Amino acid sequence: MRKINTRSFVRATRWTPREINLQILLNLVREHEPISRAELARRMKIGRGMVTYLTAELISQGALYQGDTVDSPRGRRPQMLYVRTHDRLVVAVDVRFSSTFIMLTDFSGHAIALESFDTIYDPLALVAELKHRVARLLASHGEGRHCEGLGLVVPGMVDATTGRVLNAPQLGWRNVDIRKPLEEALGLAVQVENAPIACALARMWLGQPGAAVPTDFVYVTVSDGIGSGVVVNGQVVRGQTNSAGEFGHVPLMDGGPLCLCGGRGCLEAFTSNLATVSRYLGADFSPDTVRNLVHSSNVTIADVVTRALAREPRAVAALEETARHLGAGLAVIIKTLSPTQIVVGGEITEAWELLAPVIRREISARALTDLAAATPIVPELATTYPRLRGGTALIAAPRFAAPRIA
Amino acid sequence: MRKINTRSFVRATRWTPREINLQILLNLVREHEPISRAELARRMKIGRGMVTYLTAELISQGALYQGDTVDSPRGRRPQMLYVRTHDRLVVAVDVRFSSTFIMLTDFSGHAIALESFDTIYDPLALVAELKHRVARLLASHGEGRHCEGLGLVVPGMVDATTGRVLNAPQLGWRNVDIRKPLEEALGLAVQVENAPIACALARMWLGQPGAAVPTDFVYVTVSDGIGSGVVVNGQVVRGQTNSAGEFGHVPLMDGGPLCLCGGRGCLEAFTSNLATVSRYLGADFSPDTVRNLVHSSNVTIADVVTRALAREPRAVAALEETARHLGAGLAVIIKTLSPTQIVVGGEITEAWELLAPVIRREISARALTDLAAATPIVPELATTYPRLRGGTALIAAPRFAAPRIA
DNA sequence: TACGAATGTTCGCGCAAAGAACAAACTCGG
DNA sequence: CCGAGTTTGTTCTTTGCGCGAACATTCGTA
Repeated sequence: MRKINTRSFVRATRWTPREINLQILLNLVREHEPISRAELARRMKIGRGMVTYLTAELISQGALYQGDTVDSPRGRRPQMLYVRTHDRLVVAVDVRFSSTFIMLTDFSGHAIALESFDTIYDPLALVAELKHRVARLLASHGEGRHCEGLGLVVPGMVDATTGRVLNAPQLGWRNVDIRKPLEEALGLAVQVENAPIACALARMWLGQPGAAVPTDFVYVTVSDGIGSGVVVNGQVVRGQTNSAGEFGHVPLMDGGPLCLCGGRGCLEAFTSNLATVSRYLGADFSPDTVRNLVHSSNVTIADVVTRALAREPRAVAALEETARHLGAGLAVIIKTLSPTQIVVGGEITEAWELLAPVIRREISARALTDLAAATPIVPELATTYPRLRGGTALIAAPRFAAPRIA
Repeated sequence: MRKINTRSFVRATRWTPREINLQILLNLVREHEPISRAELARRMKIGRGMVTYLTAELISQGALYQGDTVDSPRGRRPQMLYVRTHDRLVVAVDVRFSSTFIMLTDFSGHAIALESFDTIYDPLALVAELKHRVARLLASHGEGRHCEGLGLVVPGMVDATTGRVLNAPQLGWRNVDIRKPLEEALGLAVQVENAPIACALARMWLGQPGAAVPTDFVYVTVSDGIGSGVVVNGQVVRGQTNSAGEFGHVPLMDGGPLCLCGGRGCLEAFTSNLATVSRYLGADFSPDTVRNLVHSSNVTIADVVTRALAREPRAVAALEETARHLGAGLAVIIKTLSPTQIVVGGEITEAWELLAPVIRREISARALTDLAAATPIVPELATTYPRLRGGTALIAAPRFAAPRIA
C-alpha cells in the first residue's frame, strides 16, 4: 500500500500499459532465459499474439535477441529469446583510497578487462586519466560493441540524482560534481554511487539467474569504515540527506573508544579494519594515533587475516573480537529492519570460517525471536569485485527497473 | 528505481491507465478540495474532457460528490468536487491492556461517537462484545450511513496480510486469528494492525489537508514498551517477520538494566513508562520487581507527568532522564534511516516542553551532520487519539492508495 | 500422407486516451 | 440590454493498444 505523492506523480497515458508489460516481459526473459514466446504468454497470462508484438518491440530496441529454435517433444519448435548482454558494454570504476580500478564488463557483469592505477585525488585530473584509459580499453577490448555507460563507485556519500559526491573523506572530496565533467569528457552516460549501495544494487540486479533475489536486505561493508546499503521493498533507502544506513556509528556502549565521528563506542571503532589491525598490534583504538601506528607497523588487514587463517593466536583473537562486535552491530540491523538476509563484504570475509560462528553466537544471544536469530548472514568475498559489479549495476539496472507510475 | 518481482507481479491491462488516473485524481481532490474539474485538468495535464469522464466514474462509485458552483472572477463558474467522507463510516477499535476503546468516525477520521470497556482477553468473547457494541453504535449514531469497515489496533506484532495477531504479550495473545471471526460476526471488512504502525498510517493518510505529508518518517510510541512504525518511500516497513522497527530493544550501553526481552541496556529499559515511573519512585529498573512496585505504589505515568509540569523536582528529574535516553535512541533512528521527521507519541508527550530541549541536545551531540541534527522531532498528544485515528486509516487508506502495478 | 499438437503471426473488435469542437455560464464594456 | 471575451464543462472523433479468435507454420506420429 503506497501513498501517491500529489506533488510529484506520473500520470498514466495510453502507452503506460505497454511500457509496464514490456518491462515485465524483459525481466521474465532475464530470469528465465532461454525462454519461448509461448512460455512467456503463459507466465504473463496474455495471448501469444501480444507477446509477439511486445518482443518485436524489445528486439528492435536491442534489448532482446532471438536465438535458435529448440527441440520440443511435439508441435512446432519454439524460438528462444535472450537478453542482449554480450555486445553491450559497461565501464565500471571503483575509486578507492590507494588505487582506482577500471573494469570493462558486458551488460550482465561479466568481466572483459581489468586495470588499475594509483588514485588521483584531483577530480579533473582523474577525469582526464579516466578518459584516456576508457578510450584505450574500448579500443583494445571493445571490438566495436556499444558502450552503454560508466558506473563510478565512490567511498562516500553521494546524491544519486545529481551525481554529486557530497562527502568522501578518504578522497578529500566535498561537494564535487564528478558526473558532468566525466559525461562531457567521455560522451557516455555516467552514474555515481556510494560503494555499499552500489554493492547492494549489484546483489539485487546482477545476482545469479534463478537464485531467489532478495528485495529486503542489507549490505554491510567492513573496510576502513563500516558502510551499508539498505534495500526495502526492492528500493534503496537513502533517507532525507543521503545519509541513511550509517550503522557504523550506532553506539554499542556508552564510553568505549573514541570514533572518527567524534562519538564513543561506535560499531566502527570496534570493527573497522583499522580497529582490527590496531587490536592485533595490541594498541587501543584512538583515531589520532592509530593511523600512524598502523601505517608505520606496515601490517595490513590482509596480513592479519592471513595469519589468523594460519591460526596465529593473536590474529585469531583480534578477528574474533571484531566478529563479536560485528555480531552486536548486525543484531541492531536485524532488530530495526528485520531483513531477509545481511550480506557482509570486506577483506575480513576471507576469514569467514573464523568469524561466522562468533557472529552467529552474538546474534542469537541478542535476537528477539528465533526467526530473527536465524537471519542468514552471507559473506561476499572481495575476489568477486563486488564494487565493480556495483558499477555495472548502476548502468544496467535502470534498463530493467519498473517504470515509475503514479 | 524498483526491481520487478517476477514471481509476483501485476501485469498492466487495458484498464490500468484508467485505474491509475482515477486514483491520482481522487488523491488530488483529497488534498485540494474543493477543486474544480478545470483545475484538476491543469494539475494532471490532461484535457477537461478526460476529467469529466473520470470524475463521472468516481461520483458513480460514491468516492466523490459534486458541491455547489462557486464564484469566479470571470467566465463560467466552476463546480466544486469533494471527497465523500461524511456519510461513510468506519469503526476504529483500540485494544489496550486495561481498556478497549471503540470510536465511530467518518471517512476522514472525524469522531462521531466514542465508548470504552474493560478489555476482554478471550478473543471470541471480545468479538461477541464488539459485535454487540458496534451494532448499537451504528444504530444510535449511524443514521443509515454505510459503514465501510472496522480497523482493529493491537499492542503487538501482526501479520497484516492475514490479520493474524502473532504476539501481543499485553493481551496474552499468540497466533490469534481475530480478523476472520470479527468479519463473520459483524459482516464488515476488518483490518488488524500493530499500534505504532497504525499511528504512522494515520499520520500519513489522515494528516491535515494542505500540510506537507511525509513519506519517510518514523512514529515512535512510548508507553509500557517502545514501539515504532517505519515508513520509507511512502510504504510501511514490515521486514521479514513483521518485526521491523524494534528500536525499543536497541542497546544503548553494555550492561545496564535488564530488559523484559532478556537483553541489557535496551532503550526500552530506560524510557518505557514503567522505567520512568520506577525511576520517579527511586527504584532501579528490573522487570521482576518493577511491575509490582509500580502497581502497589499506585503512581501512574500520568501522575509523574502532572507533577513534573507542576515542577516537582523528582518528577522533572525522572522525565529528563527519560528524555536523555530517548534522545540517544532517536539518534540511532536518525543515523540508520535518516527520516524527514520523527513523531513521538505516548503519555509523556504531555510534558513535551520539558522533554524537547533535552532530546534535542542529546540528538545534536550524537548526529553526524548538522542536517541530521536538525531532524524535526514532533510530539503527538494522546488527546488526539492517535491509535483510533490509526484504526480509521486502516480502512480508509486502501481506497486512496496507489494501485499495485508491475 | 493425414492428423494432432504446439508455436508463432495476423486480423478485427472494443475500449480508453487525446484533443478538437461545442455548449454553457459568467463578466464587462459600450 | 446586448455582444465580445473568458472560463468551465460536455460531446464527439480520432487513434492506438489490449485482447481474443482465426490462421499459418512446423514438428511428431499413426
